[in-house]
Amino acid sequence: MVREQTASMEDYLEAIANLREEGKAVRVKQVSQVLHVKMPSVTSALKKLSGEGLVRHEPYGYIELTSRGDKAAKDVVGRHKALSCFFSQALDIDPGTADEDACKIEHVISRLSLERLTKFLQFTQACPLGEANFSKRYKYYLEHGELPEECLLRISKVKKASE
Amino acid sequence: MVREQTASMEDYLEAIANLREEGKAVRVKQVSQVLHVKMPSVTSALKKLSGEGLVRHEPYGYIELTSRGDKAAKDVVGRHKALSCFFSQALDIDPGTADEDACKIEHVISRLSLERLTKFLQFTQACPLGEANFSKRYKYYLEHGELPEECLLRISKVKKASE
DNA sequence: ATCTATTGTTAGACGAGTCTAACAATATTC
DNA sequence: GAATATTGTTAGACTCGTCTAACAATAGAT
Repeated sequence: MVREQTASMEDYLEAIANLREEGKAVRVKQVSQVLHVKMPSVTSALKKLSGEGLVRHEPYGYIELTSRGDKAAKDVVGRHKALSCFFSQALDIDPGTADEDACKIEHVISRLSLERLTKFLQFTQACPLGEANFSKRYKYYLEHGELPEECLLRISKVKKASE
Repeated sequence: MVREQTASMEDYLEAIANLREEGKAVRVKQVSQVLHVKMPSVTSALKKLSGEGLVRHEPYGYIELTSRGDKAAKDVVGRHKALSCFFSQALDIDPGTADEDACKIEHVISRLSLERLTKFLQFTQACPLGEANFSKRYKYYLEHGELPEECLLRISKVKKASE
């Protein structure tokens, strides 16, 4: 799937999908609040997205995604979640920052890198060695700025264990 | 340090610094080629950056960074390198894609996330357990889509070793 | 030294996305 | 159900960064 929307338009699609998901009324006002833009910007974006068949919106009415719009939105949301997860879980970054960064990076990262980030996270969570030890060691390193003792002490034992 | 330049202007600073670094003549033409823009775009950007005291450029002459410009450029270049390293080394992504992604993400990532990414990389490289085993296991997982046997087999032994 | 090729600049158009101001429709309240 | 508040739209200005076209300066070649 080629990226065919600008960062801004992706933001609008994402915001609409998220409001929808949360069961909130999807209206110009809400979208404008979520994205921190003024209402005319939303109207204008909706006009554009309607023209491309991604959004349905009759004047003064609710906002809906078409099936194509929904697909595009899900794609963005998926990227966002993957990134946000990676930052907060793998790198131990606070959810706020993780989310902010995901918001920006989701528009520019390549499919490949995103996939690898995701796999990386899956791996650390699935692999007991990673889960139990790697993350813990990494966090020790973060806090103390140097390797945990076990990292050096255990190397010989682990090597034996794998023989 | 607050991010005070747009993505575009950061790209210009970075390109100038890189050309400089490579010992190439830093001229409008070179910059335009590196950034895949036309020459008038470069002239216009230089005008802006000169106005802000980041660049020195007399018409038809060579382009130089002021000390402030150099500082700003080094900052961007540093972000770029950190990201590119992370993608290629930690996630095993080809250098081309790693570089492309770094080019985009460098403009939007937070200081915190960048620092964590860097620390993460340092950690995997410094920690023999990470270096010797983690990366290898991760790459196995990438190729085969499932955990390497040792990941499951070794867990009991490693647990004993850490006691 | 002149002629030509290359490089660089200026001027101005354009697209994307935002904003403000003014107006219009819908909702709310009394 | 009229007055008011809220929400939404239109029109048009503005910024940013790009482009093309036309012109100007410098460099290179004969």
